[in-house]
Amino acid sequence: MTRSQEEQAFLDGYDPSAFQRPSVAVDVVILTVAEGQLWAVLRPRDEHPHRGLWALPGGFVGLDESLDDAAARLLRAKAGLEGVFLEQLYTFGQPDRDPRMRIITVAYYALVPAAQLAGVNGGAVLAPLDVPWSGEQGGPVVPRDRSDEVLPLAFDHAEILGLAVQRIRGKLAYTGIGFELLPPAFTLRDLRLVHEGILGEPLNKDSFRRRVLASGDVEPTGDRQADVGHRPAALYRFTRA
Amino acid sequence: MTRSQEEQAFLDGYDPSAFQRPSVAVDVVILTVAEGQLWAVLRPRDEHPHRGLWALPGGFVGLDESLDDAAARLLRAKAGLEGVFLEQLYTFGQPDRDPRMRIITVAYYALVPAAQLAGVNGGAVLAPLDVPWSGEQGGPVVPRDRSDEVLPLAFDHAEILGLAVQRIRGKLAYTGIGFELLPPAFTLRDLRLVHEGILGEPLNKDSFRRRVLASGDVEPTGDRQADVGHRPAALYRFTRA
DNA sequence: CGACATAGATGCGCCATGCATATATGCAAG
DNA sequence: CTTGCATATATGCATGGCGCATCTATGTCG
Repeated sequence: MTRSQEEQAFLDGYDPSAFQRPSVAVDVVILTVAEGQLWAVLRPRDEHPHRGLWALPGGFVGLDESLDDAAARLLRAKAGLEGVFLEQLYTFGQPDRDPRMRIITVAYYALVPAAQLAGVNGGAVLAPLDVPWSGEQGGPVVPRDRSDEVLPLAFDHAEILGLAVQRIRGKLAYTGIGFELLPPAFTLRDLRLVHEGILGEPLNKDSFRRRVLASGDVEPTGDRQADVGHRPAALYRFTRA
Repeated sequence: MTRSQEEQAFLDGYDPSAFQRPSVAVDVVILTVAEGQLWAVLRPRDEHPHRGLWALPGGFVGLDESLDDAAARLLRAKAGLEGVFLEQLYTFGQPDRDPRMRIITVAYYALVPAAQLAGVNGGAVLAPLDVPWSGEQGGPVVPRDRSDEVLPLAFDHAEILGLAVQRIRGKLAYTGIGFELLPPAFTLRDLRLVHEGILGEPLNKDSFRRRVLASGDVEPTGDRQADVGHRPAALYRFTRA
């Protein structure tokens, strides 16, 4: 695109400090499925505000990085994750959502196979999610600890978690996001358990099998399970098309 | 929520000007369906940058208003619209998307019955959209004028338009957004033409009729069309449930 | 060898949809 | 008044996806 001399002169004289501005942050909902349910990565807040409560990994957006880059950077810095599914979710901008000042946060969600989250540390925990609604109704979602106690969340992070669950439930049927939560080779049972964990309800085993095989989304690797106490299932891979 | 004295002291001493910040704007994609296709409201840019190109109605977010409020304010100020469907679309934050400075824009989309957009003025135009892809594939979308010439768009607004079209195509099947583009009373034919205009492809007339009537989303008003040169169709209203 | 657990295949019935056909109802031309 | 036209509205049939039940296959373990 060629730019006129006049437009260039305008840009040279532009004063970017003329207006007050909000801060812009990125928060990342890191999700996985294990034991038939959804889990999310949370970090304890060790500073004010909301010290002692739990929060999504997040941070401010650098002036020279895109929002996607900021989310990927935080995912790496706060959870050691790289190369995983990462997509923008929604932008939260209520003026009073942070007591310090006006902070607009662009929420992202990441989908990670459970095996890759085995070693979350640095104070972060993997907490099972309690989704108190069915289907795509929506609403806040709260995490619990091992003894089923609610982990209180900072800011509006329960709404963000809820929207993330609503979004992946909706996209599950017509996209390949289910495969983002599985290793490269998986059984049709693994895939079904991931879907059931996301949807929060059981699926018909045979219909699921037929539908997946007919979709063309998977192809057999040729291998089978090993070391299981029953007939080993065939392994499949996702055919990205 | 009760806040500790210590936390309050922290907040009192917090300096919100410690970091550099991007500017945050809101752009609104105002869509309607008429003559079997999608149309969008565009305004000519009469200032730099991109003077002479066409842009979505937009503006900066005030420090004390929510993002939703900012979008509603701009919708009223730039197009005179109130009480219409308005929903957040996506947030665009490439560092170089505006040559002046770092501007992150939260895009919204509004759906308006064609009759309410008859009097768009103040320089704004209603332009038919050329969607060069089918289904929910996605990609840029460009507007044209009456003589089918492409209206060149400023910034990344062709991507924003494209994402808006992709979004409403996706939500058409499982939400009531189709009704947002119709007056309170409409025929099943009107509804089908709206769906066809959004999807960019013809639909089976009888299946559509059966599906809509079975969905419970509409109920007859009891009235019929008047002044048409053929058998008048029954009028229906949307039953918000 | 036989029990057990899960994988995987097959058949049946239901229901949504595409498609074709038949009938109904308003207006306009003659 | 009659006829044609355009669209609305109803009905029947074939197809395909899915829930569900049943049957068979194949690994481990005692």
